[in-house]
Amino acid sequence: MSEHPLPDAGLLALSRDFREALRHSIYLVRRLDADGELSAAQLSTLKMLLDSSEGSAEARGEANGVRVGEIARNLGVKVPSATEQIIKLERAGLVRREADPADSRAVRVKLTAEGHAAVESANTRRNAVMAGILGSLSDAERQALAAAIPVIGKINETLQP
Amino acid sequence: MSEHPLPDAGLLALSRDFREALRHSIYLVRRLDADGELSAAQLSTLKMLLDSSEGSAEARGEANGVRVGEIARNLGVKVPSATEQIIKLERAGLVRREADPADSRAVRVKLTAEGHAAVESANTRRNAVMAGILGSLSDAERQALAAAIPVIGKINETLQP
DNA sequence: CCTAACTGTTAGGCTCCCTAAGTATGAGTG
DNA sequence: CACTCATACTTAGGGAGCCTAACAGTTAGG
Repeated sequence: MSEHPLPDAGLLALSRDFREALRHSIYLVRRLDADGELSAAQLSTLKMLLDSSEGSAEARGEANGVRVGEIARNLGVKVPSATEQIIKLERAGLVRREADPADSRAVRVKLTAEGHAAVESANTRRNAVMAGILGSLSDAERQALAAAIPVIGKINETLQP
Repeated sequence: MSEHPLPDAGLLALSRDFREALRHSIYLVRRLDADGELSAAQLSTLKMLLDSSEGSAEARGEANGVRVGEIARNLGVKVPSATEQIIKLERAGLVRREADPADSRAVRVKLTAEGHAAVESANTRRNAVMAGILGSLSDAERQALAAAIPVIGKINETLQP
């Protein structure tokens, strides 16, 4: 009990409230995704591939693909879990697996055209639902939310080993 | 595409960023819970029972318990899912199920002393982990987070039918 | 070489959630 | 009072997602 610097009451209260908010948000995200044909986990995977292809590939005209281990790390899951999702996405025609020319152990996962379209459309739909919710907030509330998002992002990065 | 009031670009961007933050936060919550003996779903259930017993029961000296349907609604899951969790918790000795004297169809779920202790301890431990993370933020960042928490709470309530 | 390290996949198992169907009780109506 | 309908929960069966352990192939270092 005394190994930590003993956080003060305010910090603990903030921790409690933030945890509570996140706990409920999990159910919110579930509902947001409930309608679409892409599950949350699969959308996350596709989104990650999309983001990575935007960074480097478009400049060079050809996507490299992302390695399975990298996907797993980015998603915060173990490699077998990533493999499972990738196989499902491959069966659905949304991604393609190719051998890495430089390292035959590695696998390069790439979005197909269908995958690209699917992630864009799913994102658009979910964003619209969320926008509907956020639209009912006051300007001040939206501003408070916007100010906190980078902080939440920073917190999330903390647990990324 | 034109059935909604067509939210402006800022609102859509906020929606996107917030969704992204929540998506990652799910993994954060998972890790926060990874160590303890109580799963996130079970802790949520116990927490709900704890909260409800604090409100009314302590004043009257005796807890009423919470009905299964109410637990399900509060947790955002279907009734059978709540039943499942409750049965597990009962087997673990953390809750007790009793017939409602006024309505024999209904079941009243109550925390046992062990359940009370378990939820308190699990919460304390997770809060400490979270406090460790939040402690590394700047004052301004913590303030931004604190300001947004009630807003997130409000958003979560939106999807509570 | 030949062993050690690394990248993925497979196998098996767990939790959590859902829908559909079943049981039992309560409430309204002729 | 009986009949019907609604309500409250449980049971049964199944799917998604994650995990660990064990395996196979590839690469790299001694």
